[in-house]
Order: sequence, then structure tokens, then C-alpha cells
Amino acid sequence: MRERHTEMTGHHTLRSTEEAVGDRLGGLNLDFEAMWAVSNIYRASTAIRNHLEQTVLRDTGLTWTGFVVMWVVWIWEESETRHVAEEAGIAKGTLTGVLKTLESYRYVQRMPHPTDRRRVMVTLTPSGERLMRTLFPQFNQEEAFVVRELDSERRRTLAASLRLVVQHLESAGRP
Amino acid sequence: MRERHTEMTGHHTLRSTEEAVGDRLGGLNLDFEAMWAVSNIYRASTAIRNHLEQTVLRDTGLTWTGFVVMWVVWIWEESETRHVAEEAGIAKGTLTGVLKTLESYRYVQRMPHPTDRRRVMVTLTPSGERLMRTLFPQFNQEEAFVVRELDSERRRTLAASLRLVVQHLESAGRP
DNA sequence: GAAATATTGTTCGGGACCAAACACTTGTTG
DNA sequence: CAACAAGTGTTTGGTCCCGAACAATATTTC
Repeated sequence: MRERHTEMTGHHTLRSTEEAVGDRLGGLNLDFEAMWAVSNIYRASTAIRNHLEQTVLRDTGLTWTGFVVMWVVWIWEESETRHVAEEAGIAKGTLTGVLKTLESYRYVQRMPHPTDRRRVMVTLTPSGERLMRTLFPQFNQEEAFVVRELDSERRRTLAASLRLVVQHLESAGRP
Repeated sequence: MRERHTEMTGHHTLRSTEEAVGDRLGGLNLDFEAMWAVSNIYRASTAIRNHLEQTVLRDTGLTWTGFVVMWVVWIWEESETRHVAEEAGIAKGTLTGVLKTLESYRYVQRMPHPTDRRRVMVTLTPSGERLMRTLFPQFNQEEAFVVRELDSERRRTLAASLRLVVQHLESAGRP
């Protein structure tokens, strides 16, 4: 992953990309405001994920998804796997594989549901919990670094706008 | 991918996740504003990608990354692969595989660089170009749908804030 | 209560994705 | 110009990721 960054030559900056788009699509009837909003969400998300993978996750052996899954299990204390998949934003089939990986590291543990034998529960092992306790503050510190250029109001506005987008898509998901 | 959505039971909404986090982490010294800003960027990005995959990309046989790569090649008219990888936000090794897939669909074409025999150039085939011309307006229409709940000023503010984040991370990338 | 339906996690096939190792080409330096 | 260094795309090994098919279990329906 670092490779992508070491190769950045600066040929195409954010600004010049937007210029190229303007050149190429200037004639068409497009919603450019929507386009920039959406494409910058995606671009920021990629940049943030890369940054956090390089800093906090670098030496832990955890992937981004592995961390997110553990985070969800940690926050919700318990967890039925279908909720974990939903919260982590991955398909249930994917979760099966991720849990297999995390189990091999002894960070999580699968257990049968007490009454429903279809279901599977996941918990953090002591070592998994220890990891989250040390990792999460570091993670949050880097999150603060990520938004360092935004003042408090802008951070809140940003979060609020994105919440609107997510809620709009969730409500429209299954009409 | 649709599967994730059909299974949404609403147990854990965006709001209740934030509550659970508050319960679990209320005692610690964390930057919650940064946390919500960052986590909502990621959440929105996932939701948007899912939405666009389900609507515009659904019947094209294109993956998200395949589309992004074609988009980059289209906007920049032609391209040296290392620039494409950089702009698309993927590693060069990944691009090799993606191009192989796109080439098998006859949407793109690889050609040797005229003077530098290390490099490889990529162009859209006529059929690839035709696809982008019809696909992109649809794509933009869905982008507009995504941000429908935001007024014009909020869209611009959102894009501007995210641009700051990206630029901050890019400039800090290789100190 | 047996049959039909729904829910749940796993498996499978194929593509995406990364870092690292690689082979090849170009550029630099002595 | 010859050794060395740097740039470029590909290959490799392992994980992620999805949708679809599946097996097992639970619930509903009649």
C-alpha cells in the first residue's frame, strides 16, 4: 500500500483532475456539485484508509476490515455475526472468511448461540481485547490528525452532512 | 452486494451505533468530533459505492474499480498506466489485473510506449468509449440522487472540507 | 404435526487488492 | 562505457469481497 504513495509524482493533483474533468465534460449537462461532493467522499475515504493502514495498523498484522470487525465486536460487546457483518459493511460470506483469519490470530472466538443452533456468536479473546484497548486510542489520535485542517464547526457540519447522505441511501435502499 | 441490504433489520441504526460508542468509550479521553467525522466519511463512502454498484453498474458487468479505471482513462484521454493507478487509487499490481479483465471485455487496449520500452499505454476501445458515454450521465444522475438531501451550499462545503482532508494527507504522506 | 417457508452461516468461483519479489529498461556516475 | 542506481509493469501469495448455491435449523401455515 505504501507503494502507491512513494510513487506519487504529483503529475495529477486533485485540482488538475478537476480541471481535466471540466475540459472533457464541460459541454454536457451534468450536476457538477453532486459530482465533486461524491467523488471527494470517495477520494477522502481512500486516503484516510491508506493513512490509517500505514500508521496505526502497520505493525499489527491487522487489515482494515479485520480492525473494523474487531471494533464492531468490541463496541457492541456481544455479537451475532449477522449484526457484525451489517455494521462492518461487509457481506456475511466475507465475514466468515475474515473471522477465520482473526480466529487464527486468536483475537476472536466463535461460539454457538445458546438456543438457536443456526446462529454463531463472536467475542474478543483476552488478547483481542487487549489489542483493541491499546490500538483504539492510537487510531483516534490519527483520526484527529486526519481532520486537523478542519475547525470544530466544519467537523460537525461534515459529519452531519454525511449522516444525511447515509440515511437518505438507507431509507431509499429497499423502496 | 444486494444481500447486505436485504438483510438489514434495522437493529443497529447509525444513531444507535453512535450511542453504543458513547456508552463504551464515554470514559476515555477521545476526540469524538474527529471520530464521527472520519467514521461517517467511511460509512458514506461504502453506502455510496453500494448504491452506485446496484443502480448504474448493475447490468454492465463492470466492477466499481473497473469503472473508475475506465473513467480515469476516459477523462485523461489516454494514459500511462502508473498515472492511471495513482488516479484510481489502486496499486500498480492491482491495475495489471484490472486491465487484464477490462481487456478481456474489449473495453481497453494496451499498447507499448513509443520510446520507453518499460512503459505501457492504455486507451479505451471504441466500445469502451461508447460505454462511458452512455454510462457516465447515468452515473452522474445517481450522484445527484445521493446528495439530494443536501442543498447547494452544503454540497460545496462538503466537497471543500473533504478536499482539505485529502490535501492534508497527501502533503503529510511522505514527510 | 407435517409440509412449506424463512433465516442463518458456510462454501464456492471469480475478481479486487496489497506488498514484495522479479525482470526488464533507462538513467547516472565514476 | 561499464557498473550501479532508479523506474516500470508483471507475477506471486495471501486476504478481502461479492453473489449465489448450499445445508442446517427455526418458524409459519394448514
